[in-house]
Amino acid sequence: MEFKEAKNKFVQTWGALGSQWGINKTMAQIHALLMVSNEAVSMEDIMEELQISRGNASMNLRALMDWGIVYKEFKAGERKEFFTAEKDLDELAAKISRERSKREIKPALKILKEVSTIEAKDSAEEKHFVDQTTKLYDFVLKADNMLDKMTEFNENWLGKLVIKMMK
Amino acid sequence: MEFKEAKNKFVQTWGALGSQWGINKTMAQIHALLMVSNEAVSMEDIMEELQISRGNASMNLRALMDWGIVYKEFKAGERKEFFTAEKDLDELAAKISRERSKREIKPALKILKEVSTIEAKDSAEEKHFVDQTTKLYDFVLKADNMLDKMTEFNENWLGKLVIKMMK
DNA sequence: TTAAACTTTCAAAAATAATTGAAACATATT
DNA sequence: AATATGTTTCAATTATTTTTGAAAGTTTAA
Repeated sequence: MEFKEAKNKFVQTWGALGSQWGINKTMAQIHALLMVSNEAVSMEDIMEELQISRGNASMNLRALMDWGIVYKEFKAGERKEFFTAEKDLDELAAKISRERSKREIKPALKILKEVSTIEAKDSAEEKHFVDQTTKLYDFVLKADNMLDKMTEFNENWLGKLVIKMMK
Repeated sequence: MEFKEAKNKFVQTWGALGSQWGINKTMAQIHALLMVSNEAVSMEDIMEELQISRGNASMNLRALMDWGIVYKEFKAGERKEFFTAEKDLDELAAKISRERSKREIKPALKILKEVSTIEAKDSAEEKHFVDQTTKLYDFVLKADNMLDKMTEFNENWLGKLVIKMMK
């Protein structure tokens, strides 16, 4: 397999994977493209490589920057903007998990809390509902915290190691 | 908030959360409904509660059973089929993560392996591509294995505890 | 074997999500 | 101030995904 083919295959695969996890295909493709580019890429080039419109590129680049995983870059003497992706994978994972937690998990937890704290009266049906949603709340909270801890750990272990070695 | 309202809110929320993670809304809603039901529910009742067609109910129930998180149940003296959801949350998480790994992560890993093993020639661009996709392969593999270990641990810790106590 | 009760399938329709493209907006250059 | 270069926005279009509903299929019972 030659380079161009491999690159294309990677971009397509990353796009498909994104779709399956609720991220729009183009957004994932742009991200893929930037991840494997050794230098910043202009909007023109992104449009060209992925065969997408200016509007599409613009909106998805904005979204990626909102997620904090793509950055704008300015080149000396150039008017136009260039884009790079976060290439450190621990950092990437940390940012994605933080955003998804903030945007999706936390709001869901809030609702779970609400519905699990109705007064159960006496029917077995209602008791089961309260019991199950309470368990779910605890479980999701636990999982969410665990992700947090893991990313925290990943972000710090090198720093910690350095400090340790300096002692 | 009264029971019916809480139940509806929970089903809607779970459905929305599913959508955001690439699971179709109805599938997530059916699952939600079954999770908080203290007894097996018939297709009729699911259709009624979620206001969906028979075909929709049938297809999504099949999908949920394929994921291994919903079971068919037969009641003595009844012709029709009833459905229940896996209610143990550790087990639920284990099954979901196993399926997503099998269906999505493993195939993606295969492609990552392929594209990361092209011969890099000498251009910096190609070298970066190979380097980055190799890192990504390692990272995804590590994450996938970690999930495996975690679910394995969760499934066994009680068993292990019991064995430990018996010694 | 026929009918009744129930489920599955799948082409067509509907709903939802993504994409385009051109006008409006910004900013730098002459 | 006018023009050139580049970006954003968003209503309209297009593509994708989901849902419907009716016909075909299956199983049980009379």
